[in-house]
Amino acid sequence: MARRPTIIDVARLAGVSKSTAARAMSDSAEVNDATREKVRKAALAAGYERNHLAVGMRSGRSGLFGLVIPDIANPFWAEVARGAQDLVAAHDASLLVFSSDWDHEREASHLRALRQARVEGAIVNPVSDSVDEFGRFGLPFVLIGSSAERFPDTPSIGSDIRQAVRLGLDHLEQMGHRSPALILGPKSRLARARFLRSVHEHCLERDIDPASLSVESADYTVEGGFSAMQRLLEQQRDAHLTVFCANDLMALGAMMAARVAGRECPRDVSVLGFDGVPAGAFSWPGLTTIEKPARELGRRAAEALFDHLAGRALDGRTYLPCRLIERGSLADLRVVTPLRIAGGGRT
Amino acid sequence: MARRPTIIDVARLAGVSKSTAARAMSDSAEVNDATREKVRKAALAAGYERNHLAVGMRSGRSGLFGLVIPDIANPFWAEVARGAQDLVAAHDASLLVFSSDWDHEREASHLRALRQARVEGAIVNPVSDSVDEFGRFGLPFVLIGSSAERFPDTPSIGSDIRQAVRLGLDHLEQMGHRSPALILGPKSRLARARFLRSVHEHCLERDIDPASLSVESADYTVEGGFSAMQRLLEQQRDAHLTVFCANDLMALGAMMAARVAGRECPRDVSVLGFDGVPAGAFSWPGLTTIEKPARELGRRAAEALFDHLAGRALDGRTYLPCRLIERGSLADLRVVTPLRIAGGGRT
DNA sequence: ATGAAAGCGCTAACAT
DNA sequence: ATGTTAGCGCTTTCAT
Repeated sequence: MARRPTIIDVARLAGVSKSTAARAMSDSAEVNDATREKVRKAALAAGYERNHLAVGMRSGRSGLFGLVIPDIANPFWAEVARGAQDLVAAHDASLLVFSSDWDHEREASHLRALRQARVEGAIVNPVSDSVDEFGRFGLPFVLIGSSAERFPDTPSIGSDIRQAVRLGLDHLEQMGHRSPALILGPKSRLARARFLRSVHEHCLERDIDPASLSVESADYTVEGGFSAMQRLLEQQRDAHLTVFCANDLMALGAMMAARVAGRECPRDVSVLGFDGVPAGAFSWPGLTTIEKPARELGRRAAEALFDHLAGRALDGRTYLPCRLIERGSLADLRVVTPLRIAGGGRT
Repeated sequence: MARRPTIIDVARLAGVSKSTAARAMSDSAEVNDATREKVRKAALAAGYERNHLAVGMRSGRSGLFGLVIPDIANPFWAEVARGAQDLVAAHDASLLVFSSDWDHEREASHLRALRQARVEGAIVNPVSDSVDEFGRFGLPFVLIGSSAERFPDTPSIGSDIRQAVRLGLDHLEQMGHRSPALILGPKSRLARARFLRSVHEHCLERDIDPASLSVESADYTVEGGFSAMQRLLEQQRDAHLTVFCANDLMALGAMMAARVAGRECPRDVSVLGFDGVPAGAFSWPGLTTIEKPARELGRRAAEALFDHLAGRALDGRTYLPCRLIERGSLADLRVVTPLRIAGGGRT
């Protein structure tokens, strides 16, 4: 196969110097319109395509960006990746995607790979607790997700958990559910603390003792939600059990546990999710949930990165609002007894 | 911030020449063990990390690979991406991921980006019908998915649709369903023809007239499956309606349509899916389906690419087997009347 | 086994 | 507006 044509071939073909040809190809420079046309034509004829490696080497701009997320196969993160990808592609750049699997070492190794590829910047959902790790990263980066709150000095994008929790609790209250049980993530995750704090705020404003809420912990998986729900069903006091889950997967697991226990949703139990994964639309009943703007999160993170690189001001941490998706997993308890939770069911 | 250390800094620190230092860092070369250690230590002390742009430029090996799929936000393709990613990362390389959205132009533009980034090779699920497009691609590549069959001369990986369809039809037969209705993809897709051909083969072996099967077309979406199912329900002849869908999303849509029409699954209708998307596990009843080995598909495609690059022989087109996942969307009609389809229900 | 020197393809001064 | 020259950081002959 013939050697790839270089800028020199193009220059020769167009009858100009190497630099003129280069200038014509990177349109920004000051070149005569006629010359530019001539060069463009020659480039097309030769089948020339700029070598980004060489460009990056000389100019320091590789046209490469990095994305490190826990798992691209997780629908939420896939959406985030898609958002970032779209914006990066719009800037004629490319995105290197890595999955860390919530693993410290893997994360570190991916960050190293990004540095070696000389990416211009990266978007990272950090696994690490250590600020040092990122201090040493040595590249412009934007954090994404709740754990980014550990790094207050770094630009970051996340969903507004406080607003989301209040949205959920307000809706629950409107439907007549006063003090839902909670299925939360592991104690180690910062997102859990954020979630719980917002619940407490909400309760205190309404003179509900936060300590009266049943709280179960799980690991954000369907199985975890399933067993957490089993525990809640065992210790259940009220006739109708309402559960607010910290993510959709656990909520789906909780619904399955209820069904296995012979309880019907939403007649006997109500479940509210958090995330907005597609699967929630196919469960029966459909999962009412609070949707995080995943794709927008990715978009905005990429945007923030480009802003940062362009030297534009950054507004530190940005929180994106979530929205409620009503499907059918919540009972309407209003008509029965507005304040007291009694035997549920509609009408 | 201080300038990034180069191989020259390391060489100076180790008291050797540039080339010796480079050799020590790219371990393959013949260097004295003691020298290598010395250089390694110096590199660590200096915080040196190889510049892959420079390496790629000089050696022609960029350490970059490309993946072009329809949509990373689609769970199936996300799994494929994950598989490819894992294998590429295991080779100390990085993966550039692009979503084409089944759009010709976008695909072309992404391929151009890959060429400019000087990827060593790419994995592509082609949108294009034209072989030319890829002939001009000018890079080693591996195709993935059914439409790859348009390119018989190119190494490609796909799931074994023939085996999958037979697996499904055999299982259906065992459960007492003799001639299922079909909800297929658009007529333009090669996968549809593949699917249909396998169904015909199966029918002919059993003296069933393929023309007697009801066939509906949809666009692989939930909404498409929903309306296709509505059409089937209208024209329904037998007491129990069995549908084999060409993908899970349409199957999920079909189940919803049945529910809306007041038909219970699996008592009144049976639905068999194809893909193995996570959402199928959460529907009620759970969707019985044929799972494609998505992650393995990605892995194997990447493997094939590396084999190709290493000059190892390629076995042309590879078909990966699918497996049946039994959940609860299929009625057991055996006990009622093994041959004749009558009013369904279990036991 | 190591060093010296050339050069990958491009851009960024510096000339003109 | 265009040409000339140097050099980004590395690998790779070719010496030694």
